[in-house]
Amino acid sequence: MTKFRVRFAPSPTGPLHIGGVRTALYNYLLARQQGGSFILRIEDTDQTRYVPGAEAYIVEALRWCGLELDEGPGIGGDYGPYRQSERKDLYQKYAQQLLDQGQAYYAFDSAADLDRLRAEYEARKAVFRYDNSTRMDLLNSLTLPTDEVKRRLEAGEPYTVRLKIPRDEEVSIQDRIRGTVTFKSNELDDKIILKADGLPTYHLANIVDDHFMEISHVIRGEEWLPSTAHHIYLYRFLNWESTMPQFAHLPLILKPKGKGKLSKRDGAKLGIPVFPLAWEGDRPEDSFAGFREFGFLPQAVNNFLAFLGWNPGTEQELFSMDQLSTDFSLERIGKSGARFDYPKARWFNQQYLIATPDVDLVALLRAHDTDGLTTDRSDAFLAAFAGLMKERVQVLPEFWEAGYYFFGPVRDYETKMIRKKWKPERRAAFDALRDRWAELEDFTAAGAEALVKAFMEEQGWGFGDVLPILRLGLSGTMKGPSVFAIGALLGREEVSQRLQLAYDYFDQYHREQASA
RNA sequence: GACCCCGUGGACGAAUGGGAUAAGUCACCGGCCUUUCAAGUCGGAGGUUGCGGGUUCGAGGCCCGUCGGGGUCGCCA
Repeated sequence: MTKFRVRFAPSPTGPLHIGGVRTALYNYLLARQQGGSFILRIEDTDQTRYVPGAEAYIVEALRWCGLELDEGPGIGGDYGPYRQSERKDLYQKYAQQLLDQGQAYYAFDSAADLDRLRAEYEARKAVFRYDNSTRMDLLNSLTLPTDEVKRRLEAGEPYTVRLKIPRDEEVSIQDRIRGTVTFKSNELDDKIILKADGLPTYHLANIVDDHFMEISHVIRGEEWLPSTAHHIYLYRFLNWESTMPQFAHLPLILKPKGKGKLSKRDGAKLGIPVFPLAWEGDRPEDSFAGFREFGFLPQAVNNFLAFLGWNPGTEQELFSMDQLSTDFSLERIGKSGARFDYPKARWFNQQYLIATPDVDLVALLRAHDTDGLTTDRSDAFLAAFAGLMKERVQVLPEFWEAGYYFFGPVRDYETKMIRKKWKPERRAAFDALRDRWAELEDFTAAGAEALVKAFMEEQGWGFGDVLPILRLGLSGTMKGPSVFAIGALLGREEVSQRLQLAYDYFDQYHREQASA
């Protein structure tokens, strides 16, 4: 049995789209499950679209997601080099073999010639295709006399090499997700396999690399399904068909709302992340925040992504990477497009925040602290804060939005609650309670609770008379953790000062209301 | 336009070689808990499986047609 080897083969043309991350994840999961290898191969054969920094971004994104590579650029392995730009000679050799075998031919048509043809066809509402029905009318080694071809080649005229697709055949792809998919060869165009710059196109490079890297399974996006027929021909002509990898074409990820596949524009438009990490483009509109910056945990992103096109067939939804790698299977990947459901992603993240120990949340909080709130706070304080707030937020930045009052004064009070609950004649009693709380020997949540209960009993008041006042006084809002816990974390001095300030404000507010 | 893929409640999706009242999750609504909010828990509303034929004792799973969505048709991947 051949070893299970899969590759993730992105093109370094910009930040990795979240769909690419999912493809990488699926490859990684299967590699781990099968005890195989997960390989990164950089497909940088298009020099015009090369973006500096993109490769580093890809590596960093995979690292953040915890998708550990077994082989790749900068990592090594026995099948390198892992950048296609460093394998140029290999491709030329096999293009030449196909030429020699008569299964490929030289084409001298310029890009401008072809553009013109396409425009002409389009004007007639037709689509031009360089294929077995048109190639005999074009400028190539099939139509030109042999010595003319030779002359052009020797004169160094630019040329491309095209795959000569046979006529009147049928090619079938055995797809692990879609079953048998059949194409008629007459519907296939003569794809360019070697460009005028001497570099291969995806099709050739991909087949040669997958062959020599002994890739056993090609798991990629559905957009590759139509060209897989060409790839079959390439394997066949190169006499590699018997060791050809198995194919699995993944369903696309669809927009959160409306029609079409998820695009990077959706990110900006809807204010949601569509990249794993932030990317700095040349222009502001080319720069994006990623899932990391939006405050997602990588485990949550993986779990969410795993379910975009796959499900275990059980009711379980929360999966660690270990569980995923044992339960994941090609058979359970769906065929229809998966909608990008952002609220669901947030839900996953909340589940992971709750499951993360408070002490482990501390570093994350510090990393997401853009206002310097945590600088002079101890780890213990932040851990306690995290514990109090984590089940009330879904993404990291919401810790600050919902719990800012742990780090500074209350910014505003819910006035309708003041109106409802504050009775100026009780000021003296509340002042007394404040003093007793500040002097409390057992300054804990439990201690405060005991104290307040005793106070209520003395006054003959209920919880509703006291708790809302204290809550409002300490946090300004009716939402949040237990008042006693808030007080315990804030500390004696802060509790005393805040309540003093709040009571004054409540009194003032009451007077304004009365005179208005 | 041609070819290919897909089509189950608002969203994700289970029912994986046709066989019993079409799971579950997210979102929504309500109860409980907390005299807060969330979390948790219990319950509710919401699909007859795009539509029309056909095969079958029986179809969401098969066949045909149709509509809708998507992908591809580059010297991009």
